[in-house]
Amino acid sequence: MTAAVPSAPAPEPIPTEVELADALMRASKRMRKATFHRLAPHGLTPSQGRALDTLAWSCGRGTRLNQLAERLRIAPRSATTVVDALEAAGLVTRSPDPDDRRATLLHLTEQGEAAVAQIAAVRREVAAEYFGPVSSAERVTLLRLLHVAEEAYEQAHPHHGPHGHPHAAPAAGG
Amino acid sequence: MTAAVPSAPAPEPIPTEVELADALMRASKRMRKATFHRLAPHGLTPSQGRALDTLAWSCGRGTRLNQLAERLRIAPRSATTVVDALEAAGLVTRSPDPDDRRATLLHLTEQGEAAVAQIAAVRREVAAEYFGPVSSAERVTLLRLLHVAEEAYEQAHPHHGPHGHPHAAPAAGG
DNA sequence: AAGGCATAATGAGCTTAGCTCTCTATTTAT
DNA sequence: ATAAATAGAGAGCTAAGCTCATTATGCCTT
Repeated sequence: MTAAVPSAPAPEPIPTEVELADALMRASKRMRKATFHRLAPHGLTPSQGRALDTLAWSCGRGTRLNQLAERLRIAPRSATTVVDALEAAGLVTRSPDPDDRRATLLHLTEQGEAAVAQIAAVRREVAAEYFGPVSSAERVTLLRLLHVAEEAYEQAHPHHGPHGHPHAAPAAGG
Repeated sequence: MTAAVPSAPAPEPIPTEVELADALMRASKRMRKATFHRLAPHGLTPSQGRALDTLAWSCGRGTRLNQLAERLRIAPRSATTVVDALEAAGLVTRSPDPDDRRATLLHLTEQGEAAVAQIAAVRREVAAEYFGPVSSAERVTLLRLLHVAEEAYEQAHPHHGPHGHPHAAPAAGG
């Protein structure tokens, strides 16, 4: 299926990896920007939105700041900052974890849950503007491809924590 | 959710637009990060790398800062900052445009051209780690899908300049 | 039980990458 | 000639992330 396909009317020139990367990053940047602008009227940043969203799908017992950071793939310290803003806005509360007094549990407030709904709407809106005209079959393909790429990347990199260690942990064979 | 599909061997659950957006943004962020770390030893940031790269493919007569900004899809002022760094690093030079004394023309220095080669290598490296295992056919598909999405977005938005005007230009029908 | 290391969160401070608003030269159009 | 537009840059801001150091706990070993 690769090589030249004589019957094909459009001999697609087989994009390089870099072209794919560029297209992907361009798309991403635009979506980020769009999200930013649409979230702004709600007094939220995309980062806060993501955090809120993450908190929403496991708020039964509360989420550790720790876990939040891990899920957002950011450093714990960065999560602290995000949560600070969210708390200041009255969207989440911090409470001490009874099981581990070092930890704080994060909970959505009622306002927070309301915000989550709004954020979800915005994200759906933006995503729909991008992927609306992509058919169901294509969506499946696209997501699969993205997953393939992601896994490839993760295999190429032995998982270098959220801190961004580029080439750490040389010894200590696991 | 979604109805059961008894006949399908792999009942792919048809990803939502938001899932696609998330996957895409996650991938993008990681590539950006990887690029950042790999460019750092060269004393460059991804942003500078992109600028350098852009300058490379039209340095015959020099590029206006103006145009650079447009191609990078950033505000002219932002381009100024990037170019400042590049100039300080001795990778580009600013020279007055003889045709328009307001404008400055940017040129790559020899060092700059050398850097471009290195940057290209890094970008290829990172992109390859992501898209290496994606077959040629899939690449074509992926890029096409990305283009579809991008065009959809551009149609949804009447092109709101590099300044990020979210909902500007109401009148003045084209 | 006490000491020492690991872990959770945070304080302080930095970087990247973008933005706006304002200002000065200049060009262009009236 | 003067008014408006344009190119670039100065000043200053935001968002989102990072590291390093610090504090309070928890846990494990002696």
